[in-house]
Amino acid sequence: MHGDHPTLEAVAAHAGVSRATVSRVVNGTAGVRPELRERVKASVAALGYVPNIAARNLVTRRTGAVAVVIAEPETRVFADPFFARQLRGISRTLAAHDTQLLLMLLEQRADYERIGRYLTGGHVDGTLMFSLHNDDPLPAIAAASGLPTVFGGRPGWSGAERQPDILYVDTDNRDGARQAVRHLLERGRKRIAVITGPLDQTSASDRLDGYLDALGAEAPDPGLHAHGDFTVEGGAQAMAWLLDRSPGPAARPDAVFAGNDLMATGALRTLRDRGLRVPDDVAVVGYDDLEPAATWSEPSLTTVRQDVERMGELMAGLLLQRLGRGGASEDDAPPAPVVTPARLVVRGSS
Amino acid sequence: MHGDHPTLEAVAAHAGVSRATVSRVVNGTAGVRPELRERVKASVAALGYVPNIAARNLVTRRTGAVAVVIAEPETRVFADPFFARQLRGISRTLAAHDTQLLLMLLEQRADYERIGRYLTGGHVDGTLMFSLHNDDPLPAIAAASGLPTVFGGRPGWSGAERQPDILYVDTDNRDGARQAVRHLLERGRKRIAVITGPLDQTSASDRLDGYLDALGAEAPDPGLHAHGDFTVEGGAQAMAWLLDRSPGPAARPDAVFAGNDLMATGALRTLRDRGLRVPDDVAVVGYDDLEPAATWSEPSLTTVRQDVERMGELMAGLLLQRLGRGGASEDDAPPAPVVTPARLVVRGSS
DNA sequence: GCACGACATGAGAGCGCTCTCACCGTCTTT
DNA sequence: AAAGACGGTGAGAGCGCTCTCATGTCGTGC
Repeated sequence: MHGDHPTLEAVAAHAGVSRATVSRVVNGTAGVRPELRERVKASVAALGYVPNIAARNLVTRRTGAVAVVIAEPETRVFADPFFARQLRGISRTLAAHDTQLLLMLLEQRADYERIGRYLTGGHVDGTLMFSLHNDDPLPAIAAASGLPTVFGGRPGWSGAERQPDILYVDTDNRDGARQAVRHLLERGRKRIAVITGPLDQTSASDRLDGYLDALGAEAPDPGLHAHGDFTVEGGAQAMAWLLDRSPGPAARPDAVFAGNDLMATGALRTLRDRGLRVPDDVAVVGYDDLEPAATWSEPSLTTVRQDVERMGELMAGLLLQRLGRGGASEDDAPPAPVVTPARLVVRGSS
Repeated sequence: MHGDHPTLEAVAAHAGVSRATVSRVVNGTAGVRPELRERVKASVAALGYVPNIAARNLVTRRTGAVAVVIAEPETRVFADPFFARQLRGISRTLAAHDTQLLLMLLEQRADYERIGRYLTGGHVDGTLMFSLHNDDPLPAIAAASGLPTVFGGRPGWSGAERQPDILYVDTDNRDGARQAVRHLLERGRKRIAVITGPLDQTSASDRLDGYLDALGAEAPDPGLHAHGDFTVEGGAQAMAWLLDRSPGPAARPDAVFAGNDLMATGALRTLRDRGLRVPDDVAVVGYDDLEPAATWSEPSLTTVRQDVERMGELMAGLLLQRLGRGGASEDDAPPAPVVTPARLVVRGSS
């Protein structure tokens, strides 16, 4: 298939040293005379030697690979470059530490079982998981595998319970929502509605909490509280529901905070269909700063941005740290969950 | 790290047979008495045995893994779920054949070198590559690695030249473009402009060719031929250029075929800014059927759809076939490039 | 009834690497 | 000047698996 692969042995012979010495040089272990080290390096280059990872893994019991598990990719991966960006951050960080990225996309129930077996089989050193729902079996699978795991987004409590030292990277959804709603208050909006995502996802419930935080003591009118499902269509319907519930213009919400940009896009559509002007009649704020939704829309969307790529980097970093390959800060504080800041981006819709 | 991993040896002892027999059972090799086979299987289950792939790979010289290499992901991966969908198709097919998916995203020049070394190192059995530009070094790297490779999209000739039996999966861009432009002709449009993508990508040049095909003998006015870069901004500028070049309403194009939906979105924006109505004044057709661009836009976009997920499946299938793990059609025709059909989707913009 | 082939099983070598441990030469210490 | 300490190097034992080959055990044909 592929050409001749020189072995350690061959390099050793070429350099006139032992296998052990070549191994030390290749792995950067200290304790080889500089002179010898150079000679070995020259031989490695001359022969085009590349270590056989299978052999290495066999003895070290490490694979140098981590699995990235993404559950139910149909849900978000499509209209949303979220995972793609996160993957970029992850890929970059892992590559910098010579760690391979094994991608596993779970689509069906049967896939979960496969993954469980795979992880337990010790084919990877750790996992990065994106589990979207609170009742997702992924945290349990991760726990059962015994592999160090970092989650993208704070997992629901059912998983957290079993794994007290659970590691995750999340964005500060609550604060982001707070910023969004405060912004609407500052703009003088009085009746601020919310369109939530599925509340069995922490991102959705945290954003709702932030909305409630900002509104403070004033118990919000339940008529201003609509449920969506993080899709455009769901946002459109939720907006329609909100408008239908208000008898007259006075009761109508003068602002809407949507749990994500997709739903905000749907809300914009409904408002346009009903002949309402944005932001004059109703201000709209989204969440995610999803390029297609936020900047291509008319008007462009005020929304909350999170540094998704950075979150990917942090996830990988956290995992590498736990694997003991964390770079400089080896003996620093033990790895802990990270929450990254969110930032309001004001555009035309508010 | 993870619990006890029973070895083949342990299973053999438990079942009272030799290592070789257990190996045969585990790998489904013929020639074991059914009775023994069952006994071994029971022991495997009882001990929770999972083969150590490192050890297996070491002797078989196969890794059971395939690298998916995506070059310059910043370009498209962001606003475009293209790769995410293709990955889904790939992942599904590979999983069905117990093959792992190693994802490598290339961002910098240095990454290419890293990948080259990695592939040459024999860490994977084959590669799936997405190389976007004709002068991309990826085909050369693939050739140098000697690994079976399947490309996503037809690579430019410079790579194809060196590898005569090159394998790829592409969509029929030329025919898709032909359909789009014929549709505009059928709608009675007379001055049909084109906004091309970067012509060093076969997808862009093929689409231009399709446009020219449909227009036939009538040499198109060079003033109707604008260059874009597959981005929204580029499309907006190209549209502006087209409008600026036409002295009066009579000379103005009455239709635009954009090389992708992103550019079509940009074109829509420019038309709106100039006070032109779509499709009344100018009809617009895009390409890709990118959900955010095509269905969320106002008006929704007539565009050309390709089954991206299916393309991913086909790519993986082709590679597995070449690796001799192709399922049923082992001894059928040798694997060959596949071109999948494109289909016009008519919506509001034309 | 005996040679032979077909089939099932086990013994054992070895894949390429890491890592422990023994060795050796050089330097310090008493 | 002898004894120890120490850093550099090599020898060799495996890691868990597959696969070839030898061995054993039948069934078949003459």
